Amino acid sequence: MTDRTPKTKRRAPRNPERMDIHTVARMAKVSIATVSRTINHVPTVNAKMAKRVWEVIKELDYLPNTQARALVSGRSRLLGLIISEITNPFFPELIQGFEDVAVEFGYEMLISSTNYDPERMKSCIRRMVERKAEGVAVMTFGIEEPLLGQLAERKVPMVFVDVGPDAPGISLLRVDYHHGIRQGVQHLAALGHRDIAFISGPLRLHSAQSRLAAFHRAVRECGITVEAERIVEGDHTMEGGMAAAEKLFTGGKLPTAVMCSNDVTAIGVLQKAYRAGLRVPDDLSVIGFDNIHLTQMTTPPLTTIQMSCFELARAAVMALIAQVEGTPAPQRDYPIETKLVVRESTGFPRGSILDPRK
Amino acid sequence: MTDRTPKTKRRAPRNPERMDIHTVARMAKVSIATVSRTINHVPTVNAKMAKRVWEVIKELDYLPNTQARALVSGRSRLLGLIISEITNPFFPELIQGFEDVAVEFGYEMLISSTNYDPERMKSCIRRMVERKAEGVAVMTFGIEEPLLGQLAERKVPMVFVDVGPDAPGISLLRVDYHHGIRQGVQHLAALGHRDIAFISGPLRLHSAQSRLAAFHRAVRECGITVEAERIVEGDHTMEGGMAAAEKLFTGGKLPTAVMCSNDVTAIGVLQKAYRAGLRVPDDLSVIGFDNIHLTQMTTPPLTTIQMSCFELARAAVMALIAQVEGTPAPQRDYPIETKLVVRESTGFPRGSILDPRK
DNA sequence: GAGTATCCTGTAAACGCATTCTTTATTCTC
DNA sequence: GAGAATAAAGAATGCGTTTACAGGATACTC
Repeated sequence: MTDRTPKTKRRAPRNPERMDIHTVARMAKVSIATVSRTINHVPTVNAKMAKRVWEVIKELDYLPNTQARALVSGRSRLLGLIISEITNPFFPELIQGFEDVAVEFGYEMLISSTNYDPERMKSCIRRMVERKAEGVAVMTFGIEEPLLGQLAERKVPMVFVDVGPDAPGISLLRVDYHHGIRQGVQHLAALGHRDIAFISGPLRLHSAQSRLAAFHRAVRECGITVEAERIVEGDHTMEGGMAAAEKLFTGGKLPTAVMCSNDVTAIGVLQKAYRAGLRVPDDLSVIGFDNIHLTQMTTPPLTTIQMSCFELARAAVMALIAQVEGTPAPQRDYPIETKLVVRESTGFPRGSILDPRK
Repeated sequence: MTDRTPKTKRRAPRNPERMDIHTVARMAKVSIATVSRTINHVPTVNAKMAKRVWEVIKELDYLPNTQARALVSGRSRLLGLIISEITNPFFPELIQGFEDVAVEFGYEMLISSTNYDPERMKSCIRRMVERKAEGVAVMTFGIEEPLLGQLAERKVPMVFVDVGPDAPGISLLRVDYHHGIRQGVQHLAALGHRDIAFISGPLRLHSAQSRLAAFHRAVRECGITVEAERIVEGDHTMEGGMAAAEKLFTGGKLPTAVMCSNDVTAIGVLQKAYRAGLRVPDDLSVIGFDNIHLTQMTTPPLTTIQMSCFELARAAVMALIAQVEGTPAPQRDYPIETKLVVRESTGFPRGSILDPRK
């Protein structure tokens, strides 16, 4: 029998260069278990040892390996955020809020935009699942239920805006569109407007429908009738706002006021009005929706309906964390308020008897 | 001796519910190694087996655990992106480009904003290191060298804009500010402007200094002298633009044109001009920098100097990938071009003999 | 047909950490 | 001071992968 190396030969055991929990343990003259316990603030570790361990950690500038932690603990501390389009200024503000709150609670944010493309949506979801996001906020303002199967199957908690599947682990941010939109319509009505147009978002999006419905209800409450051709479908982009305004401006009589399903659309309307030589608000009043930061800087500054991004983001994170950690008790619905912010894009309708300039 | 359970008692071996590589292996009647090789497209695996494995993977909707992969392979496939302020519209466009290119190359994006706060910057960096980002793009347009020590120590490749430490693994995106800015100044000079103001960015940012220097050089080349009080420091925000415009508008003679260090500043100037009753471009010409999407929608649409976000993002990702994968060979510098885009915010100076309306 | 080279597949060892179980040290009780 | 109770540290295991290595088939050579 020849002298052979054993079959279960070990490889070189461990790279001594590497800085990991073993290094810390060795330098602090404790076991890795103690280091782990120290880092995780397990109370049973002796104060003196903990101090020694922390000193070594600081000296080495040691940071635990997140992946290893996640692997063993089953917790990734990652929260997904899926949005439709990052270049729409509404979303950056939302992201900012989301990141702030997530970090505040010790979570990281994994963000992905779909650009309204179902393929991209699928890829977003796959990546969320792969990275083991513990919860996902789907802030696309639309319904992509069939695509979300992977997340649902794996029982990943989710938050939606307005509507979503009725299943455990799913929360909804319920935006009270009506309150703000009614305030807007009342504001216009009080100024004397009776011919008000509405540029909706893409009607396949549920939230766009909700906003339109809120508008219809609000005008009815104010005793105003709106002709069908005064409702134009936009797509929540500036270009869409311009196209919709184009439709409104050509042919027949101009409306005296336009409400828009979001601020970006309103910016498009402002642009189109500028090009058409219409003065805002003298010839046309414009109201937006969202109250993005930019609305303070348009010409003229935009009257709009505020839906607090920060509140929305905070509610989304809180809902997810509630589902993940179980405390505070998760709720199905999280209400979000809206309210009117009056700036300078609304005024008396042209030729109004109320107009003091008349 | 009592009959005791053995000391090295095993726990319940493995949760049978879980869907992992073992499940796939079992169902495909192969070993986990074969499954792993199949997934990673190792060519030595038999075609028939591979087919069987893929079928099981599809049937189970199995996705490998990224964390485990990262742990063992040492590759996180994560690219960090640090920006200063996500609510500045320049950055979302950058992010979009970054994500697109990163995903195209099979990487994920980890994004974080500093809000110009060194504390937040520190936390950003810590998180990048913890998550083992393989490369980090620092697109804050400033220098935070001391803060980046953790990344440098761990030899994480980095990309900066304009300037950065001269070390291996560090690449620079060299923006040719001068070309675009000279075009802008020449454009103004051709229109007859001789009194041109400049609103810079915060001068602690190197890129802001570069833009200012490019402006100085350009006006000199055009034989225009610029008084010191025509140079105002802004902060790359809309509010900063307004404040700077305020300074320019009060006291003495108005400049006939203003160049801004970025578009957002220019939007603030537009706003201030609107409030001051100045018409753009009749009373004042305004030029921005960046060519963000929004500039098409301002009143009037903004003449600006384009620095392609997408190009910037692409170059950043490519630089990082080159450093990580070694191919194509990493370079120190990646040039970025700028060029003038003429819209409607520039015109003849008030009372110019060139003005045909005169 | 024995010996050898060539393929593939399977086994088992890391990866870095959390956690459970075990062991050791310490304090307390009577 | 012996024994029990308590506290705290260490050893061992597993998390889900990748991958070096071993080893069984199969094909090829002379």
